[in-house]
Amino acid sequence: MFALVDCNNFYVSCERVFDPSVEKRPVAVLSNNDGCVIARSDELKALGVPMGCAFFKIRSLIKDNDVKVFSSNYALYGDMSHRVMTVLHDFSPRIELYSIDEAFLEFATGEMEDFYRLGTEIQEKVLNWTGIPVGVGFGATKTQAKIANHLSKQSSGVYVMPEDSDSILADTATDEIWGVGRRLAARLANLGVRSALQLRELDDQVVSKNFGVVLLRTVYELRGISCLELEDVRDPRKNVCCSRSFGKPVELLEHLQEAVVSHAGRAAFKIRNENLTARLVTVFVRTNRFRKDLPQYANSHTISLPEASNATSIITAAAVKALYNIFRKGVIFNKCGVMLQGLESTDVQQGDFFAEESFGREERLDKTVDSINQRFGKGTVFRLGEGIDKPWQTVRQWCSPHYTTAWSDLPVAR
DNA sequence: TCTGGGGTCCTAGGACCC
DNA sequence: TCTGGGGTCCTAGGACCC
Repeated sequence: MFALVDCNNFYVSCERVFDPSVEKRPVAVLSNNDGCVIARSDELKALGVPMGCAFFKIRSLIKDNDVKVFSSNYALYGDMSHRVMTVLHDFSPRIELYSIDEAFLEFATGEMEDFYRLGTEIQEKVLNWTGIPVGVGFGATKTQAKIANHLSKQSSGVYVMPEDSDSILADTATDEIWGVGRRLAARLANLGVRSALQLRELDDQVVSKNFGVVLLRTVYELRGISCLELEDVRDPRKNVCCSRSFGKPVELLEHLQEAVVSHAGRAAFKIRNENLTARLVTVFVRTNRFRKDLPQYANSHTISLPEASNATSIITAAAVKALYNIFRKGVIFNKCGVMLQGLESTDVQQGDFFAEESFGREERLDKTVDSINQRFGKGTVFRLGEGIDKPWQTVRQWCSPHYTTAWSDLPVAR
């Protein structure tokens, strides 16, 4: 038996834990650059604001309905996520941290008969210990648990998929199924398949021939045959990408380069933290795709490093070189990013036969900078190449304090 | 004026090998 | 008329997820 535990309106709930004044009020949490709505309280959903809605489109609605708006505060959400997951570990050693606000738990059959009661216990403990409300769905497969979780939100927050699920699946639209997105749903509709029940009854040959093995697995999962295992041991990641839209449009190479230097530094830091090195460094730039009135341009360039590395200086130098290959004068850019690929563990390093030994100078420098910034806060030591004024920097106008991760932001109790 | 950021997996096709 | 059969690796693009 699988359970899917999912935090309700997670980012909104995190903000509410530390600011109870926004309880029972419509609340929106915005994406980076305060661009789109990426989390909504129930009150905001009731006002008809869709997920991913551009913020500027709902300015007047915000005013008229006294909506509280937050920029995203990932330091806070990451820490709260960790707290929730820690509590969940108490319920089963078989746990997969699926996303920042979701986890699958697996229970041996017969281990626990009363799953409804178990779900209620999970709910209560997470709420009491972290302040975050969750929904729990149980099913014979991960796909069924997902559907059950979805249904849980319509009632008490706990739902156990019944043995005979025909009527439930008949009421579940195909695009509500985990693994069926907009495109697949449209193609299925062409075959007259609109509900999960219809999909479940489809012929294996038809599915695999028309849609491939991925959807076939989903069909089996709907039938109660588990094809997607619990991934409790994470594979090492294969890519890292650091990118941001600019706070203001950027035209100068100088500013673009500052942003690339900054992203390259963050990307290198990320892989150092996971004991990985990269063989490929890709930089991409692009214009604002919504500005149909302006000339559009998007390009990327990849540089292969002679020797896999996680040194900030080496990755940054490659990134800047890649940028020079794709920069175009007169173009107004709105986003750039740095991707690291060909990641390998630091213990299986393939050396460069012709390279001179560097005696780990970069390594020692990075280590020192990382530890200073960890102790005294991000950006305490930074490279001048990132710029000082940073006119390109992402906007976060309504960010709440880092209540749980910065000493200076600790909430005060009276 | 103003529209996010980060990932994964699968497949088809091309280039190459014997 | 009629041009094999078996692989691997890589990449781009498409689909999905949160």
